[in-house]
Amino acid sequence: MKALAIVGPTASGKTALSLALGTCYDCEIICCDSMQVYRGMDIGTAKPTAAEQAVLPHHLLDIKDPDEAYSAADYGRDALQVAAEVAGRGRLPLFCGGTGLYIEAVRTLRHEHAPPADPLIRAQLQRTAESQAGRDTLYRILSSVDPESAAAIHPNNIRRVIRALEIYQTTGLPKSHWDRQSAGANPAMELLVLGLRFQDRELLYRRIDSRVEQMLAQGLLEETNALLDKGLLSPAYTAGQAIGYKELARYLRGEMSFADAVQSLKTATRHYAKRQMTWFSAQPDIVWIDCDQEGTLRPPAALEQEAQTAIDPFLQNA
RNA sequence: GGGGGAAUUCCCGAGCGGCCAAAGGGGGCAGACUGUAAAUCUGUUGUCACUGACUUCGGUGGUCCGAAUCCACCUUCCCCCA
Repeated sequence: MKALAIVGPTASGKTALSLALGTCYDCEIICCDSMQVYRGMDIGTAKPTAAEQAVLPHHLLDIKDPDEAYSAADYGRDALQVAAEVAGRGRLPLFCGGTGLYIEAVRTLRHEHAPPADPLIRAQLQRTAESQAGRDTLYRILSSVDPESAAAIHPNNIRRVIRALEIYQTTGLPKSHWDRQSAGANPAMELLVLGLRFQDRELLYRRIDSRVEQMLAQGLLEETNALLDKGLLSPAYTAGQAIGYKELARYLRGEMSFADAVQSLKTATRHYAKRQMTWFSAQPDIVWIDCDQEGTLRPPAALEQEAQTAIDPFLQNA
C-alpha cells in the first residue's frame, strides 16, 4: 500500500498543503496528531476546521474524550486500519501531522511489538521512582536486566526507564529485543514523507506567535475553561499535557497572570517546534520542502508544485 | 533639600577579598526518543591559537601580592523623610 505523509513543525502550514495536495491526488486525510484525537480540543490543537474537513474526508480526529488514554501504538493500529479502508475505496491515504512518533508507529507497527502498558506494574514502578534512591535502584535493575536499553536511556529519564522495566517484567524479554524485532521487519506501507521546514527560524517563530494570538481571539480561553469545568484537564491525562490548555489553565486557576500564561504558551510552542524539527531532521528519507526563501514565505503554489515533483514519480513507480 | 538601598555575563538573580568566566533559573543553540511523545530527558551557552591565554561584574581612580567583592568620586535607578 502506498501513502503520502506531510510532516513538519507546528504552524508550518501542513494543513493547508494537505488540502491542496489531497484534492489534487484524490486523497483522504489521516491526521497524525496526538492531541487532535481528542474531542473538545479544537482551537488549541489547530484542528482542521469544519470547512476544511468538508473539503476532504478526515480521519482520526475527535475519536477520544480528553480523559481517555490513547497512545502511539493505538494510533499505529488505528491508522493502519483506516489507511487500508481508504485504499480499499481506491483513494490515497494522506497522513498529516506533527507527531513524529505516531508516523513512526504507522511505519513500524508489528504484531511482535512490545506489549502495552501494564497499569499495575507501572503504578508500582512509579511508586518506587518517587525517591531518588528508588530511581537509582530502578536504573540499576534495568542495567542488569537490559544493559543495552540502559545504555541508551539516561538515568534521569525515569519515564523511559520505567517503560523499559515494564516491558521486561511483563514479557521476560528486554526492550532492546522488541525494538530490534520491529525495526527489522518490513514496513507496513510504502510512505512518501514530505517535510516542511524553515530556513529562517525567526519566520517560523513569528508565525507561532501570531497563531497563538489568533487562537486566543478565536476563544482558546473559553475552550480551556470548558474543559477545566468538566475536569478534563488533569495532568494525569495525555490531553491535559497539551500546550496552550495547561498554561491557560494555570491562569484560570489564578496561579499566574494572563500575560505570563500567554508568554509561556508561546515559548512552550517554540520549544515543541524545535523538538519536532530535531525529530524529523533525524528521520531518513524525508523529502524536504522549504517554506521560505531569502527571508520571506514562498507562495503556497510553489510548495505544491515542489511536492508534486516528488509525488508523481513515487506514485508511478510500481 | 536630607537619609537609605541598588547597579553582575542575552534576561532574572546568587556571589561580598584568592578555590570566579562568576551558583541557580529563564531564554538561545544542539541532541536523544519504538505504547504518557504538544510528553520525558540530555548537552551547551564571554572570546580565542580552547589541559592554556585573553576580555568581563555601571564609569573613573585608588587600597592590596591579589578586587565582582574594600575605599573615593561620578552616572543611573529605587525607597524613605522633607
